[in-house]
Amino acid sequence: MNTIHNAGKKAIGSRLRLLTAKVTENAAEIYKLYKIDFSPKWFPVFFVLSEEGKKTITQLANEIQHSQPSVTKIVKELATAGLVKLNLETTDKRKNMVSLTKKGEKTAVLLEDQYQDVEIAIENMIEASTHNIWEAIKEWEFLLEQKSLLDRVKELKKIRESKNVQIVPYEAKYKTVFRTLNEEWITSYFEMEEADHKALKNPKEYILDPGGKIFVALYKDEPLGVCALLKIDHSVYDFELAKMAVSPKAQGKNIGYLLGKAIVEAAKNEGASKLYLESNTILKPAIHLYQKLGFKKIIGLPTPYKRCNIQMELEIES
Amino acid sequence: MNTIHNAGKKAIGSRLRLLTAKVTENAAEIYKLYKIDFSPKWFPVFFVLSEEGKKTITQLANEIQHSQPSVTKIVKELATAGLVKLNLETTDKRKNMVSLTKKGEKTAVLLEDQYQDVEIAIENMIEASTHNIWEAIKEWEFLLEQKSLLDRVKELKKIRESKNVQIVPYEAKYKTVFRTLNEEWITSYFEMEEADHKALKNPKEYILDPGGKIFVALYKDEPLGVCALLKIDHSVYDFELAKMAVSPKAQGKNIGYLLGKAIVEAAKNEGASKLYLESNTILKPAIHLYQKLGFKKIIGLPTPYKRCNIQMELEIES
DNA sequence: CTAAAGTATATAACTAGTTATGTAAATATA
DNA sequence: TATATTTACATAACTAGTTATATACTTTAG
Repeated sequence: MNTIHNAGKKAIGSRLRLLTAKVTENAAEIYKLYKIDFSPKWFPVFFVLSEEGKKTITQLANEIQHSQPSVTKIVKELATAGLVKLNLETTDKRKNMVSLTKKGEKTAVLLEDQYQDVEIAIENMIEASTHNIWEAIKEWEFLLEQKSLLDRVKELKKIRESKNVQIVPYEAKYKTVFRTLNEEWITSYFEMEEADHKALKNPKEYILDPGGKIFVALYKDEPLGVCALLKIDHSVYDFELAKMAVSPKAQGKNIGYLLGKAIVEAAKNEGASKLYLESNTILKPAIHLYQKLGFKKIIGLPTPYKRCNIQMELEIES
Repeated sequence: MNTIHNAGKKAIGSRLRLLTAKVTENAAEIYKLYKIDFSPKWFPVFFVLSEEGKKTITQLANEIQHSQPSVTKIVKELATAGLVKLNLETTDKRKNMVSLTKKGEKTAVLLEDQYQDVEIAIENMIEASTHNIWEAIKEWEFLLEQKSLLDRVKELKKIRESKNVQIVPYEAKYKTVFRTLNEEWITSYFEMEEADHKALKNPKEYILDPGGKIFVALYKDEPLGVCALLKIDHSVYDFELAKMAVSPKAQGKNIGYLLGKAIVEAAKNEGASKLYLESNTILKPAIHLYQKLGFKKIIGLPTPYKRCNIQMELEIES
């Protein structure tokens, strides 16, 4: 019978929906009990108007956190029931100012007894429970305001998937992957340049032998990301981060960050105090990643790459 | 901005609705994040099927506490998406047996990571709060199962309204009320009889002077209910409860019960050990009230009233 | 064995919300 | 001051559920 009750907390959405439905259903009955011709869905709009006098449609929508069309509909129904009057004089003719009618105000008074009884009934239920649902709802509203459930799940996804990512040093068998992953992104945004061809065709000769490193990211044992640390001949920088490439199908798995971390660590082990890189501002996720790794923008160094329009450096703490 | 947040606990329905909407909205985004073509509303049905194999439409509806047409729709969508197969052979041709397809089972496996991340995200939120919403929801489900919110409110309404009801002894100024309230209900179900006319026209002579009592129920100072204690000449009974009448507009305010209690109390003060009454079984609320007061059905005493088809007595504890 | 009652499901119509869109009025900008 | 942009709202179309109802099949009772 109760498989769904064993579905665990991931089913909290379904559980909330069912509870909400039950409470709303009861609310409708309660209005009937008090012989007041009133629909539960009118409550938020009606309550705000009775507390605060007149309001425009949009103000009401913001206050009760419904969509504007929803409020438009509710106000229409309330007007038909004779509880509110609308189109009150405003200087701004777009606005539809709404307030309670005499009948509306009378209804508000009639509702007071009911409100009181319902309030007490709910308080009694809360008192009868060990976990306070009212406070819990308020806390969740706050927590979701701070960070959505989506963002929370995103973070956990990243952490979990990082565990499936292994950063390993370059081996000859990764030569093709190193070239194709880089070619993929370069050709989709720019054109391959002479320097690219050289380095990608002969990584050993152009990167490793001069004292550089290459790392490969394995996701569930499949090579889906690469990045190089180049030994460069420069007055300020000894090393450059370059040839970072992550397969589109592995996006969002934190692979770029893990590769970057590995490169920085390698540079540190080589005794570097600064790390240099070149990129292009249209590659927004990449720039964001570099910033996350601690790189800061610098200006005006010569570069062999046409596509480079931004240069960054990272001060390595030793 | 937040009038509605000051509306108090009576707005718990609205708050729950908003929270549910927010969570569901996030759920849809989360499925996208995991690149699984899946709608949140499919979850309960899909989950049950993946846990329990094959089920009929109705079995699914019961398990997930949706209506049967809702499940029919969801199953159709799942079938279109290729995740379930239906109309599996059963001996009973009315039944539509549903189970996951191979693709469905693969999807179930794919969903496992997501489920795990969501589960942890929610657990983290619960841990970050002082009031456990998950346990609170379960408690409310249980409490509402025990007694609906409607019933809880009903009880409180009765208690509150009892406080507005005052039971006072008969005075000459209540003569008209005593007659009209009784005439009202008698004529709407039966016909006035000779004994009625006498007692209602001359309550002093026919009821009070022989040693009886009349009580009047005032609701907010308005006389809306009456009841008489008749002194009778009988081998077993000395007193009879009679001429109980409550205005229809005062129904549900516990007035009948309060009048009855007052009459029983008066009989007790007069030293009565038993109290008698006559009624008719078509007056269901009245019979129910008498039972609530402790009266039990007895048989076969003579009566001057045609409309009497049931007789009851109450043993008064001294 | 047949008629009546009950069950399982599909379908239609409704409900309480949503997003998308068009229009008129107001405000900002060149 | 004319034009572009923004705002307020109504309306239409959609969504995820509901209740009501029709129909085919099964079970029960006579």
